[in-house]
Amino acid sequence: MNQPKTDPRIQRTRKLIMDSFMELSGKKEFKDITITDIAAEAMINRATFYYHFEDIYDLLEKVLSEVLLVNLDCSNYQHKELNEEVITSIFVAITNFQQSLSNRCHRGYEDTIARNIREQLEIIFYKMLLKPHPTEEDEGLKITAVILSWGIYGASVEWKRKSNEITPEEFIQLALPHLLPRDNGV
Amino acid sequence: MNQPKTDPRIQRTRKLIMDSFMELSGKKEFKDITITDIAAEAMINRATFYYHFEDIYDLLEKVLSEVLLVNLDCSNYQHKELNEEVITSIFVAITNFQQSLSNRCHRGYEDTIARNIREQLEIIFYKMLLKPHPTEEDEGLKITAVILSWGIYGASVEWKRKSNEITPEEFIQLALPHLLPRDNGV
DNA sequence: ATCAAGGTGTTGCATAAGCGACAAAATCCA
DNA sequence: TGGATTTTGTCGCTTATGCAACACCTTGAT
Repeated sequence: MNQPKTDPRIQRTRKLIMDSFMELSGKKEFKDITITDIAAEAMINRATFYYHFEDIYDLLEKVLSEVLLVNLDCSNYQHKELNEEVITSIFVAITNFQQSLSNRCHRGYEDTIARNIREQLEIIFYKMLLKPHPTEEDEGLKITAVILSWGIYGASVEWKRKSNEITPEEFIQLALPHLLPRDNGV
Repeated sequence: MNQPKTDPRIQRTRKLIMDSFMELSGKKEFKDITITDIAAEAMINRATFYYHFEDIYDLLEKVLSEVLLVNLDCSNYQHKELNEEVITSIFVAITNFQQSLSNRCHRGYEDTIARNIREQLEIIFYKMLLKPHPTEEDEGLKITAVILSWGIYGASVEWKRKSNEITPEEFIQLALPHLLPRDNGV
């Protein structure tokens, strides 16, 4: 219910760091962004960065997951289980996300982003697969999440090449009947 | 030369507070702006406000002087003494300042702003009058500063009524020959 | 008149943020 | 290759900020 209320200074500083990172991402490639840069842009001390993040990859991961989660509009998947409607909305979210990011970022960045998006998808799918099976810690569910995450992410890459011919919704729904042939029950 | 380098947290927080105040000024009248409002908007604790400012009038004063100083482009008056060119640039600066502020602020605000602008002008004029007379703490110079500040401020009020007929530069320069009839020396 | 609600300043204590310094690693460049 | 420069993590100590609580004051409704 009420988690212990994170200190407002923490919220503010984390936001400053994340915003600065996204701002810098528009000017430099990822490999050229240093923690010193970020601290200067965010007007915080470099040591403070390490108070909030392990390193720059940790920051990247958290920025991606946070922005992605916002795009996914939590209510859509937190309360439901995995079905056609949810997959469609997730697919639309990540294609939107990638497009908004590719406007904002330089080249050399995409691979890192791609890996992180897929990892986030894997986490999300696993949680949703777990919904109807709350008790069992099935290895099979983990593997399924891996496959789905790779599959959906790959689909988004493929869709980009045809983005002027077809909408994300149409695109993913061409495949859904083949992916989820069974009833929505178990 | 190098003053003791104010803590970056102080700079950041003061900026947050001042920006929030200007932001709120665009939405509410001055009398309706509370310190609680400002703290919320600035995402700082209310107690922190009192760490930086006496009260809301202290804040107003410092916002005005700071913005006004920026408009005056310090180099213009810090190194020179009072002459026609300087008075003209000051006059232009405060008319610009007032116009940009009247766009931003609601009614009921102007009197407070006016009083503060005049007080700032008085300080500035006194400093400049002191330049050629660095030693003497003349009461006469203080009174002169009072008169000039009221005069220049009143001129800016008067100019507003004719702002579509004449530029600030032209307006003030109509009066300058009568104000400063003597040579620019003592 | 009375009460409730909200804003104001202030305080003591807990904690995040700044600073300087440091060694280690990475990067640059001659 | 080597040496210089920059970046990275990390550390103790200081300082600014958050928080809860308080008394006091205004405002407005009953």
